Amino acid sequence: MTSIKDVARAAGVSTATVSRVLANKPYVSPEVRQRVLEAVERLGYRPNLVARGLRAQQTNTIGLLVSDIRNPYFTDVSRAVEDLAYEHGFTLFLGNTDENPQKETLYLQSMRDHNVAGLIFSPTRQASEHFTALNLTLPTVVIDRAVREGDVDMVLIDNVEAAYRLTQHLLEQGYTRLAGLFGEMSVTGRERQRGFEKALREHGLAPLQMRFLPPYIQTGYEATRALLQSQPRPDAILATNSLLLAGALKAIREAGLPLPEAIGLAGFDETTWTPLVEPPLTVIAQPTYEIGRMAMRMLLERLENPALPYRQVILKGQLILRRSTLRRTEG
Amino acid sequence: MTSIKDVARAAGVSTATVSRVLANKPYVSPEVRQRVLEAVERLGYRPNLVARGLRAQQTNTIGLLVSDIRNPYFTDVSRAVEDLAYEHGFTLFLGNTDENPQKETLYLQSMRDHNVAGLIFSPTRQASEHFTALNLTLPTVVIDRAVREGDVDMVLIDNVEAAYRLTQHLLEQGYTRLAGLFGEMSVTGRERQRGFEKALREHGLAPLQMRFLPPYIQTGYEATRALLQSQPRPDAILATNSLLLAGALKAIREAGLPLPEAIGLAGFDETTWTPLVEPPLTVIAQPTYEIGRMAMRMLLERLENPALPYRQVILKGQLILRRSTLRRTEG
DNA sequence: GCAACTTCTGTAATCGTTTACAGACATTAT
DNA sequence: ATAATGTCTGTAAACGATTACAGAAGTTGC
Repeated sequence: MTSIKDVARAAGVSTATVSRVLANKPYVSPEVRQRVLEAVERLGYRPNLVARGLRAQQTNTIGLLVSDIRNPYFTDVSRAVEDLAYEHGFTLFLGNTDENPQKETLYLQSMRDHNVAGLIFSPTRQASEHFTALNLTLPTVVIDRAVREGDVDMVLIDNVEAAYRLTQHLLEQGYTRLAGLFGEMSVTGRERQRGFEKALREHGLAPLQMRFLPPYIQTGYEATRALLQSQPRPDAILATNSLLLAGALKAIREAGLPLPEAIGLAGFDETTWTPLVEPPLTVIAQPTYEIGRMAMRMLLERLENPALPYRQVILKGQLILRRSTLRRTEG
Repeated sequence: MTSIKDVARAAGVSTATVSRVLANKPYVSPEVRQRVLEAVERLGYRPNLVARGLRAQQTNTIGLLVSDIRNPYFTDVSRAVEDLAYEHGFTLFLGNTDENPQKETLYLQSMRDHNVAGLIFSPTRQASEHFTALNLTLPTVVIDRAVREGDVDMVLIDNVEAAYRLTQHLLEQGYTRLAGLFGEMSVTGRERQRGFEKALREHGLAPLQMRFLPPYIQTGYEATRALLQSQPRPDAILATNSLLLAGALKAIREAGLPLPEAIGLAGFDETTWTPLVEPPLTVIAQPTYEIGRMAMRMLLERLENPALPYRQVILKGQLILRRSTLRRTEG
């Protein structure tokens, strides 16, 4: 590979001058600048970012750490993050934690070891409850899950409120025996549980069943199968992420129960398929792309200005009513 | 941050010795090794990977360059790649090209500038047709799209054959006025078109319509709407990726045409929703996770042994028959 | 007792950049 | 004429690791 030394030699100047030209620093004569640029062009020189990162003590990379990129929520968020990173000349390191605190720790270390400029991070429940213990010195924006302690920027939706609204809607439709499927290892699951219970309590009801599950279609499927066989059978199911929701739908279909008459189904996250299945599904749509962009924007701002006060941005989920829960009034 | 110098000082040895201990090199006395490890522990020392990367002239990172991570095909592939990378201590750089050759070029440069150890790469049509012009010196595994020229490892499915089988199936079901929706900017689209035409030709038929589209739901939707209004109207549609397929389904639903009687619909890529929509969709399922793992495995092998002969692995897609095309015999 | 070898450790160069510092020269102010 | 200032460029020291080389000390063989 050609290095800055080769360019310097070819242009008959020192490496310092080459560096100055490339960084667009002042105090370089037009003729020399011209000579250097020509040499760069001729040799096809490209600066080594590893060397630059070492000397400058900071890189143009940022880390994105999510639980599973296959969860449509994180797929969309990561795409938004990547877009903005690209626009600003940053490259993205990607890691999946699988809600596994140990894997999470390893990744956090790895990101630090690579000296990433900043981090966008969706912590496991354990990490979000003991956030300061992580000892993150990196500029970090937390997404999807609130952390209690610790100064850190966050982009979230109000999960309690969103789950409350969704549950409220089910109750208004006349469903009374509600079961909830929640993410097992994230605080998000807990918060949605709180909203669920709150709405029920206000109607003088209690949850019929609540299950805390790892976020896979299969687990949602199995849990729902079990629910449908239990007595008394729930007449509505709330699934708090798109994977559990898909599994629940599959189980209900297999059981041959007519939606929304015999059973109602509602969940979190708008995906390609929620409007296309039969019946279309009522969901809380999170503004995923907005969340990703906002997180990245906040990170960029903090990199610019580390003294900024910490900010917590709460975006609003949108309730999309569809046939899977509409047994009363509208078509 | 604490550096190797701090550790050396704390342990009363030279940096060379610390390095030797950490690299598990021979010729270090047990007592010294012990002292060093204690100092490492006590100071919480972690080697700086940027510095190591510079000195060693190679990093433990690999680049993954796909057209759009939101395409479920690439989501799954990337997850598989990441899993294996993680197991082997590699970190992943992620980039989306959006089938844009210019963005692609920038990313390829960026990956090289970061001195990634290797690359897993899904080239645009332009790039796959002039692969040698990219001048890739990195160990590279190409996925999803065959490249003609150039020595490079590849992991693919036989697209011509897969599209042929799918088309064949439609014809056997008695559909005769077939329209095809193909990806516009990838060779994959072209290959699937060839399989489509071949099957039709063998039945003495010609394609009714063929459209080449960017891979978005919206474009699939709009194209299908147009198709449904054209005369003569197609009686079956083949959509060669999951995004176009989703758009097509949406348009057919809106038009109120009964599937599979009035119109048949088949496509590529098994996703969460293809079995859940009404009616469930006939598709060619690509072994996405296998593709990702295989690609990463081949890359790791090449890193181990650069002299390996170049290999082209062709995996087989699986035809999954579902109601969206079954109007003849089965339920 | 001396050569030859093995074991252990440190010195210093190196990877490819950036940048503090200093020096050369030109211009302007006094 | 001298000082002060501004412009341009090069020398060399970093950044934090790895590693070639050399040298010290200990062991073995004759």
